[in-house]
Amino acid sequence: MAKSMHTAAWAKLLEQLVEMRLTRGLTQQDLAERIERTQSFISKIERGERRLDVLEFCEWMHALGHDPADVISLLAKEV
Amino acid sequence: MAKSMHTAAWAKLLEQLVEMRLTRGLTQQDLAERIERTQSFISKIERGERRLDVLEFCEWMHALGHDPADVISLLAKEV
DNA sequence: CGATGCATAGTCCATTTTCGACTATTCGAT
DNA sequence: ATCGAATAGTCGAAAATGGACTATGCATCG
Repeated sequence: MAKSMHTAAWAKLLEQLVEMRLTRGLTQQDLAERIERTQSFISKIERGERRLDVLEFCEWMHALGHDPADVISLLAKEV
Repeated sequence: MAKSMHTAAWAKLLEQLVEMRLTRGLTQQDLAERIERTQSFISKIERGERRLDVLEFCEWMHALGHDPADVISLLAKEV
């Protein structure tokens, strides 16, 4: 697990990921299909068992109809 | 290596990382100290041998005096 | 209640990645 | 040619990864 995980910032980020998905009314399976991964993968990311690299994050945001930059600045404010 | 690496988007990102560091007049060693990593680590990231997760990316940008969100939206335009 | 169905969590494990200490290379300056 | 700074690259042990598969949770229905 990366050094940067298990921090307050990550926790916030993960919370956001889940919330955004739910807001869109998507299941992990739905999202998985959109970004061409497995439900297992989504679950692991959302629970912080795996990490997201920058570009995966951007893909993820696009799949949820969000602008990655907006999300980043949003998170930055809270941390 | 991650699926998402070795793509045009990553190449752009990495180019940016290097350019930003040089613009600031920093060596890999300097940056390494700022983010508490080794020079080896910086080198590997910049050459795409390792990937950067979202939060590491943010730290990196802060160490270079940039707003992560700005950089993301900048990159998004080009890809 | 028991059964069925969906959403998510969690296991397993072969494979890939990661990290940093250390070494090699590159290159400009003298 | 030598020195020195900056970066690239090697190595190997340790950790992370991914996806197939299984388990659990939790409604809802007959």
